[in-house]
Amino acid sequence: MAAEQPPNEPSKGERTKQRILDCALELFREHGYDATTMRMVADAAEVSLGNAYYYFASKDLLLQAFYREVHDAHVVAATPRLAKQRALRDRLLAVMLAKLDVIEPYHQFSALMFRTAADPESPMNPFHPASADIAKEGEALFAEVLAGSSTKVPKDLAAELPHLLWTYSMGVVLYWIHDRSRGRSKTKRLIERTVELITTSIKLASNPLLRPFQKQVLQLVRELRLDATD
Amino acid sequence: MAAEQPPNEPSKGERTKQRILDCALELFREHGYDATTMRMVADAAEVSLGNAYYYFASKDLLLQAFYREVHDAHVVAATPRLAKQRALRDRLLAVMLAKLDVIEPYHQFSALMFRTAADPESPMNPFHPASADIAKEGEALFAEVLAGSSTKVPKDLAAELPHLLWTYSMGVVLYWIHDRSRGRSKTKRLIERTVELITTSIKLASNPLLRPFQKQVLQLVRELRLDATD
DNA sequence: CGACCTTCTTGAACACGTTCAACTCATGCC
DNA sequence: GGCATGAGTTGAACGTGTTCAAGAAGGTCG
Repeated sequence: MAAEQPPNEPSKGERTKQRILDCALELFREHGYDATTMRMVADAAEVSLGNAYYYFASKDLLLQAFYREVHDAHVVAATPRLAKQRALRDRLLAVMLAKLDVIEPYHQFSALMFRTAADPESPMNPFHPASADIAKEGEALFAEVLAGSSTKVPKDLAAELPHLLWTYSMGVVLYWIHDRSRGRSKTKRLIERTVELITTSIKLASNPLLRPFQKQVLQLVRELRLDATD
Repeated sequence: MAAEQPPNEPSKGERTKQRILDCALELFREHGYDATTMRMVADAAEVSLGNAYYYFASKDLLLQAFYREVHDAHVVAATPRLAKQRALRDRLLAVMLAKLDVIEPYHQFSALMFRTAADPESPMNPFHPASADIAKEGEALFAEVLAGSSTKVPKDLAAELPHLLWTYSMGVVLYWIHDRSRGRSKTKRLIERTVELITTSIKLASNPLLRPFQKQVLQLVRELRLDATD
């Protein structure tokens, strides 16, 4: 038997890691985060407890992998919907509702996931360096929302908007976590109203009369922005 | 010896409970929440581990007790400052800056406290029934801010404002948790600017021309409000 | 006094996340 | 083949939050 592998065939270690991750995500979906123990994950993946820790140094890191899966699914769900819309309002709405659809199956368990997100020291915190790449990709999605839209946006505002919109989406998720209404109708309404508000504000920002005011607000936004640089 | 006690003298059990709480809060301040173990608390209070759990069914409940202590300290700090101000803007600013002062010593460790706050199932979540009374008292403080102010506020808006302002203060705390700037200057600036914005908006709300718009916004706020009733 | 109940207290035990020294196994080199 | 290296794997062990059956302490009634 040739033990040789084509270079893009996953190695044994990579396959084990993927197996552990797949089992973990399924258990998370089924039982929630807290109720899923590392021993259950290890058993399901047919590896020892220590081996699970060889690939994922903590339970949190399994969560972070889930975070990425959700983001990727969001991009997949949003892309075809974006293709159908040109108006900024419709594009933003499409992306936000796509997010809602993607995360809905995880509502019960995402709560536990985002719990850690409020801790600045936790790698799960979206402002933490460990999540920086997912955050960057999140902003990129909103940059795409802007780029493909027919609405003209002043340059200085356009520079801040992806980050602002991404932060806004985090806020919506925070609301969604606490939303117990049927069909998550409250979050849907929140999105509809705030998208309207945001696009109206952006349009107003192009008004020359409001330019000085807009510059002032933008300056404040830049100053208050929290990231690695403080 | 008369074993009789004056009716308002704390019983033995109450004294033990208080001792456990005091030791816990000191250890929290000194080492942070996660680094403080229930065994350390029990040792410091000179009780057994099981006994600590007899009085506080979970570590979270010790945190909740801390939550209350912070709130009480906030009221104490805010009251004299409120007495000096009549303008709504100044009163709101005073209360928010008082909050900032009160929580500053716990910045390192409050993060861990508020981490749980994002979990809807946790009693630490400010929207959870278990924290309902502290939340109510928080709203009461902002009601006091309004009541003592010289600014006239339309009745329907006044009914919602305490809750809105309390929610706003929660948001500020969330920002503060992540604020690593020296002297927490960014949060201070955030407060100054947003207080200005809020009071301006409230004043605008009295303008008859904006009444229909304000009614609409208020209706939305009422609908989107998340609490026990959903 | 003795029986009884409530309040209080204990320490062992459990399951958890996490660590680690030791082991197996595949691979490459001589 | 022999052997060295490093990736992959193991299970015991640690400290944690939490539970619980059992008992001690203290008061009350007959």
